Amino acid sequence: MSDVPRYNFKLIENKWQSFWQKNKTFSSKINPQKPKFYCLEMFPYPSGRIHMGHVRNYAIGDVLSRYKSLCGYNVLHPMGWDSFGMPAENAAKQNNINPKSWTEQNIKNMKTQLKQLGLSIDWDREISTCSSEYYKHQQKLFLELYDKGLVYRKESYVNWDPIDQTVLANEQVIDGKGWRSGAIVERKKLNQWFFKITHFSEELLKELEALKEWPKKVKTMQKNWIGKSFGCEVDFKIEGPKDVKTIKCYTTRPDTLFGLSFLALSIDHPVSKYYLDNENFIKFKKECSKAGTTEEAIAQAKKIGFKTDLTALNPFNKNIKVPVFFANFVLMDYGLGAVFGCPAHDQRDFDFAKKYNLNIKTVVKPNDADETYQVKEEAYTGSGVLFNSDFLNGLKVPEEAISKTIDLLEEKKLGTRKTNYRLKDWGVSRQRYWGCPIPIAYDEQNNIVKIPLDQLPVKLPQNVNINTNGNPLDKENNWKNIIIDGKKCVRETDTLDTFVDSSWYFLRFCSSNNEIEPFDKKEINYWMPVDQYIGGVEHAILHLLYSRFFMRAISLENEEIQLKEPFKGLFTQGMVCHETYKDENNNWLYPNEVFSENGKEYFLSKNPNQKIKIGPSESMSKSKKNTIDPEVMISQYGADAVRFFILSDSPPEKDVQWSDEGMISSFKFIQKFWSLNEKIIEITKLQSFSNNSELDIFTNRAINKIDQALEKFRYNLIIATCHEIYSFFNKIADSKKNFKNLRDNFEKVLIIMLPVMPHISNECLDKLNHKNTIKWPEVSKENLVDEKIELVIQINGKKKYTIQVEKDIDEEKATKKINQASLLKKYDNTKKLIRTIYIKNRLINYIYK
RNA sequence: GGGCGAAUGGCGGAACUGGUAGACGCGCACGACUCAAAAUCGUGUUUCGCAAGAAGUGAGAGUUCGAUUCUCUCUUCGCCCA
Repeated sequence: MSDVPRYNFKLIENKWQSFWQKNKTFSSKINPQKPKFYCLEMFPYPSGRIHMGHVRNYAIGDVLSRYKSLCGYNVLHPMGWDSFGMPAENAAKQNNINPKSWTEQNIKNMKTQLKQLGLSIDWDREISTCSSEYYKHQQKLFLELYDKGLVYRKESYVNWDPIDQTVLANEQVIDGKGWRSGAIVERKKLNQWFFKITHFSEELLKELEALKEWPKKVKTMQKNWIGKSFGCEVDFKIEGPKDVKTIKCYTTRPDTLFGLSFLALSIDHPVSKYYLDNENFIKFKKECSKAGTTEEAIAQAKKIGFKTDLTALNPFNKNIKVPVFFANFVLMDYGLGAVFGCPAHDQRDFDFAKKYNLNIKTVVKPNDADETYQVKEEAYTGSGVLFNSDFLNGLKVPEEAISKTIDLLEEKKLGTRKTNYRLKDWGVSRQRYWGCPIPIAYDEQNNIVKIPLDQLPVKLPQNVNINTNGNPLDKENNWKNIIIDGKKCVRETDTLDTFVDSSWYFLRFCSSNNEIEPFDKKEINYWMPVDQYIGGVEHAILHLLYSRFFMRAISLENEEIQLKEPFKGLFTQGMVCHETYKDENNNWLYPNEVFSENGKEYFLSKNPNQKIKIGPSESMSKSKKNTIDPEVMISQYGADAVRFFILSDSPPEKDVQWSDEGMISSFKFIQKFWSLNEKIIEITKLQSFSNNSELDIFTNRAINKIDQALEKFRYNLIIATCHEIYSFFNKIADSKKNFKNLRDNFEKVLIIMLPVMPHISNECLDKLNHKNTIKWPEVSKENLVDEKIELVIQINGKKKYTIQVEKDIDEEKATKKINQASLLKKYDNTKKLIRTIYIKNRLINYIYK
């Protein structure tokens, strides 16, 4: 072994990376002669350094791209940068630098790192969402959607930090407090821009079904998010001193109407206008605003109410009269902003009724309970039978009761059947600097004015003062004040949610260098949809739903583009995990700050006497310092070894555990494989022997295994097969015989290993003087199964013996063989044979009694 | 609380539409090379048992000639939604 030079991965990987770059190996063009394959991994946020999650994501995508390309597909495999967003703004504030230069520097660093991984990316198509070359098209799309009526402005709540005087994103609200100031977050109303995603609620739900290559889990999550519910609107007659005759409520449980105990309205309900001069109501409204805007915050907030002087009549029985409240748990956005309370069968209503001493009437009893059943400690929400409900008594809850009640309500003209969606319109306004400017202005009467197309892009002003409270754009008077058509106007100073940037980038990749149009229709119609989209499951809901919305919005009233689903196949990969370490003061420690001799006890490297606390393995995160730097690993072991390892241990959809031993073993594999290649080269120079059929059989089966693994995304099985390939060919090499078919078979296995370890595979092929174009070898169906089969002999379903038989022999012949070997004597003597089951090429099962 | 999913050696994980459980890797043990160590190579490695053999895929039941695979109940864990 020692006489073989070690594999110099630095040299070789560099060589091939430059070769690919120089030859534009991965540049892609429309080619109608070839089937196309669009492979896309979710583009990264340019934080400055790639992390192991990126390595895994891009390794998976690269293996697939290279495989498809070797199979003869015209592959599109682009990369870009999701480069707007808060981290740049925060970094700028902290280090007093420009977000733009911070972002650009990060992109430069990360691009270098990605290139070191040897990815088969068409870098000519690179895009960056913070570049005006990108966002000018986005502004155009915004106006296009505005013209289609899919964009509108309305007042809506935001999280307001009263100390920093700034709007907070949901993730900046921690335990109801501002992440920076610690102030208790309030709700505040602002005029904001919305995308009318609800226009497509039904489509987005229904057409999930057609996405055959999406994980079921993701489809379920989207389904729940859209949240279609069947219910009805019920009219309640109102009595009282105000000019209110009826209030409409939306409910999914009209069957519990006889358990009615109050009506609850959102503080924004139209009826609230009668109470705006009521001091107590104003106070109450203020109290309600002391909470965040997330559903979770609202669900967890204490339920409070304001009792009005109105009374509602039960539509089924005018003699039942109940109070009307304003309550903080009712949202104007959902349904009608008014609900009826049935405390016995809804926990939230129950809590509210207890607090305000309201009547609790039980109207549903479990199937096994009798008429005396009564709700006491908590609401009963299970199935059962209606009682205490007059003419509804005896109906089965839920199915029968709900639909029968709605029928009755419709019949008596007291309500209407109605489908409702939980999905709300997408608020895209962000009160921040580092985002795409909204191409809108307002004239002196505050009318909306579109920025004319010839004045696009609306560029972000440079050199603004970032260190202010609120949105820096608000203070840029030179930028803000403009003249449109001779009229004085003021620009919109909000910028777009970064989810907008990523909702159409996959379209931009199809023609990223087109300066005039966001995308070239011809290119889109060739490349789209994305055949395989790969990314983290954390984007299962929002990003994917928004992209599906955008595709529909663009296709709406568009003759040239008619595409609804942007992603034909979706794959969600698992996370990369590592143990966590803490010192005696509970400070997190990086893995390279600790060491262990036995793998069980860990000590501090700086101070070997100090023992380390080991925490559970969790997904790698900066805050817990359980990270491994990919760049360090690549420089230590090489890109092929890192790719090999990150794919080896777990199936791609599951979490993978980082292991130093595994990494080293992958490195050793690459080294071993190199020596094997050297050996094979020497052997092929020897005088040749006749064909070795074992070689053909083994190689064919290896190709078959890797094909199967690739089709089913079981990339860990590719790695297992690589190990098998090595040990098989290493044995052949040790025999020092140059079989005539050795070179051909070895070249084939080099090709099937190429997607995982492209540098060494290419180099080995080169050194073997492989002259033909590299093409994926085909599997022959012929020798996938051995000529000789190990037939299993079972007694009463348990394996007892195996015998060798020829492939495909029938039961009679097999039985004859078994009798010859007299294996059954022992059983024949004591028991009676009652049945045999013969499964060809597998087993024979004798049933004795 | 609801929905979805998972559970296989010391560890990560294999097992086609129900048909030889534990592929492949890590770790460990032994051996070779070496003055020695590292590296490398070889052999072994589910458990109990000297062996023949028996048990065995979270627990319990069921369907079946046969169950890691299908059905039901339970336990634990993970993710999503409240």
